[in-house]
Amino acid sequence: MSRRSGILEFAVLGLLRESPMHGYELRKRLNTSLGVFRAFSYGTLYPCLKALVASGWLIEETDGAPEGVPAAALTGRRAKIVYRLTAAGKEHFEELLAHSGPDAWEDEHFGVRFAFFGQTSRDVRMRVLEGRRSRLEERLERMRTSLARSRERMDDYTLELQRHGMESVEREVRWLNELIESERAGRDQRPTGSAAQDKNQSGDTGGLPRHRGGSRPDPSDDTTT
Amino acid sequence: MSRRSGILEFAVLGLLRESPMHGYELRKRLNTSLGVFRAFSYGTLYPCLKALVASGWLIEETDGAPEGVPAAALTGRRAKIVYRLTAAGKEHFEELLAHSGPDAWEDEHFGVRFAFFGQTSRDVRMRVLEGRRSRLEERLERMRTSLARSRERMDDYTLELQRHGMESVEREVRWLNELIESERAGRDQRPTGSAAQDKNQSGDTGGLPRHRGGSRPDPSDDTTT
DNA sequence: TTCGTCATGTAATGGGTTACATGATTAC
DNA sequence: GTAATCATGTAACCCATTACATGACGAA
Repeated sequence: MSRRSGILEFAVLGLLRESPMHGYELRKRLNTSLGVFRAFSYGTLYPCLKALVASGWLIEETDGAPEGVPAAALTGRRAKIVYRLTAAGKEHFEELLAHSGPDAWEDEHFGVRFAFFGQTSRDVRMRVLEGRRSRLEERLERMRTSLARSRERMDDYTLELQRHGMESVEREVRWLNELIESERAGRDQRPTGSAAQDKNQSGDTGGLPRHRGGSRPDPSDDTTT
Repeated sequence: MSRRSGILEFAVLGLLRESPMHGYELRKRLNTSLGVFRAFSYGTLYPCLKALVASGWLIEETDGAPEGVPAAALTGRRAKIVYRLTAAGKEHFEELLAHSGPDAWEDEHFGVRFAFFGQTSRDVRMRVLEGRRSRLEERLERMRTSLARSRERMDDYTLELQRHGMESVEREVRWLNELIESERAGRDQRPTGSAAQDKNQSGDTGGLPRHRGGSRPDPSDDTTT
């Protein structure tokens, strides 16, 4: 029993804060909204949902049935379960959002956490952003010394790989700097276009450049496949 | 039995091509030379080594003992095993390097493969680089359409996350373009400084800028801890 | 009536980590 | 003599995927 996954749990609670959903739809949202960095399959999701129910953070409702009716009540035909966040679940999510976990955890799951920044305070956002930045800077330092130590022994391709890796991390740090700056500047709730070095900057006093290069969205399905 | 890991197997063979090593040293090399992208623990490495021996791609030698003496021969005290690549192993490595695997595999392990580019032909390098580029471009396309479809439903932070993710992939594509260009230009064996937009470019006719910002390397240990 | 997609689940497998157990060798 | 680091290994997890099994429902 219990298939806790940490970040999946977190993301599920976060998505259900907006509105109740089927597991199926939940997975779709998971793989579009957050899916650039992370993807989940049913084999992970469904067991996780059961575990969250067992913890009292979610309740199951049969699709369309009034609240409180257990999923098993619909005998004969297959269950269609809508998951809804409980008050305890909401509380738990907010704790996770604010307290967060050990360094490694925060590091690995930064992307997903960031996606839920809209649901927390500026203080928390600052703490998370600065935490990540300082960890990336440490890592950069380690990479630098390690590279200096073993430079001679490496061939050009290995070296180029290291260089490129470091450059990527450096760029990530710069991105964080911009985000932190924009939080500090007080344009609350919105990471500004300053992060986007784009032709497309017109007013830039709060708000991202919209619809750069994309066609109008159409309301069809969401499967990234 | 058999704990095959694919990429670890590949990397081990590649490192042992240079010279025989202890498992312990192998792991260190694994986590410095290739370690920006990948790290391995003993729990993975040692079983993998045993499997490679079973396949006939490596042989074990007791430290210092003449070739052919099995590790078990040193009774009483603990085995110290040096792994050496066999002819069959060398052959197998070269096959892996050239043929490569399915798309997903190539994608996930590109970094490690790249680190061994020095040991293969320009043809193979080009194929791998172009393969990765086209897969990244497909991914970019998917991200673009998916973003266009669900833009309205996302808050600013999620949006910024997507934008940043896409930008990173775009940058990766540009890097690949530069590498491909430099391969094509024929400066064989060396990815050129053109990939590094750095103040530090002096001669740039083949070769990376050396020792930028690092102190002299000292020959101490390698543990990144 | 059949195809796509909605919808829920499980079993087998994969690929890895952490923590531990054990002991030799080196440097101080 | 004692601390660090070299060196090998294993057992107990963890987190996830793939492939499969099952079935409802709407549209062509």
